[in-house]
Amino acid sequence: MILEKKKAFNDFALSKGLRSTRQRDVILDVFLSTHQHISVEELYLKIKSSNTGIGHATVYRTLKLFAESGLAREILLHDGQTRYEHVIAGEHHDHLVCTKCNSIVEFEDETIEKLQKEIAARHGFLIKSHKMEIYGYCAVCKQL
Amino acid sequence: MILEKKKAFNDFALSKGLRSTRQRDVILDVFLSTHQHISVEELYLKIKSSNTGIGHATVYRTLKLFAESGLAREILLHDGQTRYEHVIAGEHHDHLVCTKCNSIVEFEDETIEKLQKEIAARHGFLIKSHKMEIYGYCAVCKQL
DNA sequence: CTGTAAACTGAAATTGAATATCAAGAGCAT
DNA sequence: ATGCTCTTGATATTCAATTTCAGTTTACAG
Repeated sequence: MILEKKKAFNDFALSKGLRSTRQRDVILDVFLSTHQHISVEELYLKIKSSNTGIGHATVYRTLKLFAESGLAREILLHDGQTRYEHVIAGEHHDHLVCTKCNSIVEFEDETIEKLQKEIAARHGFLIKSHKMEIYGYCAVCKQL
Repeated sequence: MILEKKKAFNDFALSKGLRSTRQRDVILDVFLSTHQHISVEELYLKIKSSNTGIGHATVYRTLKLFAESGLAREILLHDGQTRYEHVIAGEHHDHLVCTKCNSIVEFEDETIEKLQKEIAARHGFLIKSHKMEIYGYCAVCKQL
């Protein structure tokens, strides 16, 4: 699974004439080892802590590449930090975002997906992707 | 309709102990006169062009107030500019966004709303708002 | 193996949106 | 009007993200 993703990114790199570098390997490894929704800063700190001496700009640049390659997806919350999540082929999940603690719970709902298709069909619309985010307070924060 | 919105904002202001000022009136007028998804900068320029001498900071502050009052909603696209859209009372619409011509069709679906509530309940989550965007090609563009 | 052209990196500078500061000004109750 | 508090706006500041650019590394042809 991780190997597949590495291969997928290598293929992308090849097709774009990009070169294979130590930095990209490290960043890809760290990204793949993380869980959902990591911010660039978090990833940068994770990498920094392993003393690989990779710069800020490179992390930003490389994550943009991951997004472009289809490996990752940019997500924008309302805290001014861009986050990246893993794109899992053939799977789509949506988000419950807590606006107090910024935690994110993922969910998937077949029926909603089906309704989306119906709505799109009704408008002659061809779906490429979609995004659904529910904002509010998570189970913990709503009690505070 | 516009008058109702003004009244709604005044009520909100009153309940929060906010004062009625020339600047807020102007910004509200301009905001209400715009169509969907205006960025703060665009709104600021619109206001500036009418020589009312309202500052940058005030526009930002006031739009945040509008959002807080329920009059407007913050939306984040991927261009680093925060935009605001109109919130229409008792209506929630989602978006079909055409990635070719950038047209936006709005829709509403009761069943999806209901499913969202169920999912939230299942996670002990308290919904404050939500956002759903379906990306793809509109009826016109998909034929090109 | 080289040599070389092009891509890559990273420290530092820069950009740009958004917010904070704070003195001057304005709304509002009495 | 008086006084209290909210509001404003020029400016400074913050902070994520991008650009710059000189030095480095990669890929590849010869």
